Amino acid sequence: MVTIKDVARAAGVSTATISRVVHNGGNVGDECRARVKKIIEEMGYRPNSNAQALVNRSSKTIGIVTPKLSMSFFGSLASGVEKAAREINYKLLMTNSLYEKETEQAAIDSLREHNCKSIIIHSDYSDEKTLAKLAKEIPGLVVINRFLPSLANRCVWLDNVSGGQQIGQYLLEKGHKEFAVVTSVYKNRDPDLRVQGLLKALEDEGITIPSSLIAQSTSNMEGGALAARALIESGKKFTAVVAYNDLMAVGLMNELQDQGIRVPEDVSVVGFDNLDIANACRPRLTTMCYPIEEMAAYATELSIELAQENKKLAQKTHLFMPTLIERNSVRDLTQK
Amino acid sequence: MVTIKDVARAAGVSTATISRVVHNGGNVGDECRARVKKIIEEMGYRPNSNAQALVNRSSKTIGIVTPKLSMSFFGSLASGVEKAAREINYKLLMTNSLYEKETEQAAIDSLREHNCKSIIIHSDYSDEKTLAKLAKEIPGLVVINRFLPSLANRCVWLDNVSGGQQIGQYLLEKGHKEFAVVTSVYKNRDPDLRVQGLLKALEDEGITIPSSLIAQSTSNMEGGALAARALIESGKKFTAVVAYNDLMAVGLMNELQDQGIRVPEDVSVVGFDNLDIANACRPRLTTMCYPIEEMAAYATELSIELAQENKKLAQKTHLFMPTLIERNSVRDLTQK
DNA sequence: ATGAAAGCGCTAACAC
DNA sequence: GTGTTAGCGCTTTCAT
Repeated sequence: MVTIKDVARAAGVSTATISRVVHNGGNVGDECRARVKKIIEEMGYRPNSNAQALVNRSSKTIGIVTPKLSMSFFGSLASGVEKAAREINYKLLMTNSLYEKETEQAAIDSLREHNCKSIIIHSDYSDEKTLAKLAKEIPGLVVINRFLPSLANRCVWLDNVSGGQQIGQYLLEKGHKEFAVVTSVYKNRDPDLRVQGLLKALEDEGITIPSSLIAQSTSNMEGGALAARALIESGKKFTAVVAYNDLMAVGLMNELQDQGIRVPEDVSVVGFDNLDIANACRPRLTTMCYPIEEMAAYATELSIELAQENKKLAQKTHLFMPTLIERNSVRDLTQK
Repeated sequence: MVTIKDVARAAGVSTATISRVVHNGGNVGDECRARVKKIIEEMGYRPNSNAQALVNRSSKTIGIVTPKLSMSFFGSLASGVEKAAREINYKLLMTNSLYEKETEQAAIDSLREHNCKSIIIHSDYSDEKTLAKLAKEIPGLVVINRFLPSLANRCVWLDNVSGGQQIGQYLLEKGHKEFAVVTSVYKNRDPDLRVQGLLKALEDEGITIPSSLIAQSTSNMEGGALAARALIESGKKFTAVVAYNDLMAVGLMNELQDQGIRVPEDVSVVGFDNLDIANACRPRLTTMCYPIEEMAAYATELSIELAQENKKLAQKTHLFMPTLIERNSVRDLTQK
């Protein structure tokens, strides 16, 4: 391993000078700078980032804590962070929290040991107090996918209520009047918010959803299939069902179709997230786009800014809007 | 931030002693050890891993280089690594190579700057020479998903030929005699190997595939759809098509069905990878399981062992077998 | 059993 | 414009 001393010796200058040219600092003669640069190149010198982090009390890494990287949604999140991080030459430190409170805490701790001053967390467990305390110690902490009033300027989140509302309005426009909902037992608040938005939209038209047509299940394909059965068994009629997310929507659609119910001819389905899967299933799924990759990239930039103690951002909030992606899983009832 | 000195002062002992108890080293009195432990706990002391990495010349991180984290396959890979890494208290440093040679190199370099002695790389570009040179400098380098003879003991790979062969045999058993192939222009060698295996299996039965029924395209859903059209336009008959991977297979199936060709009634389709998508599409896709998460976890353990200069492993190779997952996209022609 | 001290590779005052 | 030097937080000989 070639160190700064080796380079200094080879160039016949001090380590301070090497450090200066590495960082494009001033106070180095043109001739000297050129010579050092050449030698660095020749020797293949690369600063040891651990030493840098030690002396700077901050490492050029951005930490990310998500429940499970193998899930498409979180993979996209990580990719968004990585993209933004690479552009400013930061590295990505990753940990899965596995939907467990202790693991989530351990993940954060380990990031801190690494002098990681920027952390993007998709927190499902830690309560507001814990996160608020953390934010005091980690200037670059950013919470993605959740809004905490006391941490308003470090939350990058999605308007789930609007998402639900948009779906409701869209379905109404298409002439639907009998709705069902497939929601999740997921412990964060997104499911409730989305349903809330939906109900709000329907309410304006005086439409309600009977409780037997609100099925709750796990937020994956199996959950969707289970919910489909529950809906069918209720015996109640519905022309459209709104699912918590794409995974549930696809499980639901498939189960419906397996039971001889056509989508969208007999029943329309709408999802949420716009995962790849929404394009792979048949019919293609009409869904709300959750721009997670962009949000993650944005969160990364925000995190870096925050980490440099830039107080200007104190008041700014960071709310993203989901948008409807129209595909083929919804039938237009206004034209027979 | 509480440092080792703070703890030492609070405990009235030297930093050496603290270090000893932190690492459960010997030569510390029982009473003293207990007291220090308590103080560490109280003060919430956590060793600075950058300082540790600096003095140890090695950091407890494992680096991973993959093309694109947002792709399901690589997300699973990363998850496998993370899982194994967390168990031994290692952190994950991630970089995307974006299918570009320079980025791949930059990614490796950046990992080295971090004193990362264990690196798992899904390399699509670097040639064998480059990687061999790298392996000399990075003891824990492991190549996943590719076999390089000169690096045999650090390659964790899949028997793609066997995979293709298994598919061929299975289809043969099901009475298929007219085959088509949808392969990829992907620049690594997997596609060729899989086709090779398939052809080998067919050859034993004296069956060949006309070149007009070997469609080549990009390895995603659109590529699969494109290939489907090419196959149909060839005018040749085929009862089964073998796709390079699940993405292509699903694109292909959907396109076939959109064109009024039923799967599996008219045409059978087989994929490769066993992504989530294979379970989401209709019919559910019969495919080869690529146990990437397990392989990644295995690769991680291997990498750590290698990094501790354990020469014992010099001769061992690490080949995994894909296994057939039977679902509903293949028709049994032997029973009308 | 415990401590003193050197040094890992680097940066940033400060001196010249 | 360039060099000297004092650490950053930690580990590890070597004394005691």
